[in-house]
Amino acid sequence: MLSKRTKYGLKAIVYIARQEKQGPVQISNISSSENISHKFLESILLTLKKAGFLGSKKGKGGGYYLLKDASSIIMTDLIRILEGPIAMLPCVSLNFYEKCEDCPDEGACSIHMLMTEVRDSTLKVLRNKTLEDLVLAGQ
Amino acid sequence: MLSKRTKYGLKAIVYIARQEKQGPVQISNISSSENISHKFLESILLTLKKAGFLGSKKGKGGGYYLLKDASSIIMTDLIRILEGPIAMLPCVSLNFYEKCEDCPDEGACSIHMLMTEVRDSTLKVLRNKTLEDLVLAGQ
DNA sequence: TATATTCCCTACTATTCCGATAGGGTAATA
DNA sequence: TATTACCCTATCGGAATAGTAGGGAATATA
Repeated sequence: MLSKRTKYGLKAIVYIARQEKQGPVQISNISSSENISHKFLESILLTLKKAGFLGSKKGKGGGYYLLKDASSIIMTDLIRILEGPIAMLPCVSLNFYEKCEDCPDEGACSIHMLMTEVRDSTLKVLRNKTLEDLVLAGQ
Repeated sequence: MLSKRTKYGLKAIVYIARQEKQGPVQISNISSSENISHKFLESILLTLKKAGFLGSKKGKGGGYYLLKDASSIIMTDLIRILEGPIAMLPCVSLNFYEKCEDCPDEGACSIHMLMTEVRDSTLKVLRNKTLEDLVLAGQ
């Protein structure tokens, strides 16, 4: 299950991508339009900023905007920043790998094999989706 | 991410499926072979019993055994009992659906669409895997 | 320059869930 | 009847979630 943090983050960046032609998008606009707690959203957008997806402008007329083109922002990258691992088990994660303490031989573990398959099918979907796809989808 | 409960449950039932030709399989055997806390495993196996996957026999020589053929136990069913929803968001779950509080129109939500695709690709993998497949895979 | 706006940062908290433990009860078998 | 092994309830520490609080700093406009 994705955390609300991730869900909110995705909704927010889609919102920004849709609105940013009219200049930087303010937290308050996103939070009221998407029904997200203002303060909570603040910390999420900060994460996306530090990760290099968003830029920001302070002061009146400020707000957030995309640093890259929406078509070059891949969903796997967003989810990994917001949520962490995509895999269902740490031992099959590509970017957040952790060895199972209980499992002596990963190569012989049938659960490991199954979850590797699941991971690959998930990645197949998420790698082929960009922010632009989401922007266009919801219209 | 799957909980340890789910991972342990899957490992345990695979173990039982492999060993049960020699009669019921005891918790202690599973817990020592698979490095799972004995008491924790107890409660997991109870769940699988109540769900109708396992039967049990008390007393000396007792233990757990499969109630159905391994080839008729589908991974989606096991995971839904052990973990709950397979989907990444409650609003795209088939068996554990919950409406998003923040989302006015599910049909127009691009996150919803994306996660539906992910769910479907995951189900495609898990629906085609039986316990028997796992038993054979790890040999 | 004053002021309102808006993002930036740190710290704290309430709640829930997870993984595990404790301790006894009950049924079956030898 | 003693032992084995499952059955059931209760509890608990720690981590993670989902926020909340409160002020600080930069910027734009008047």
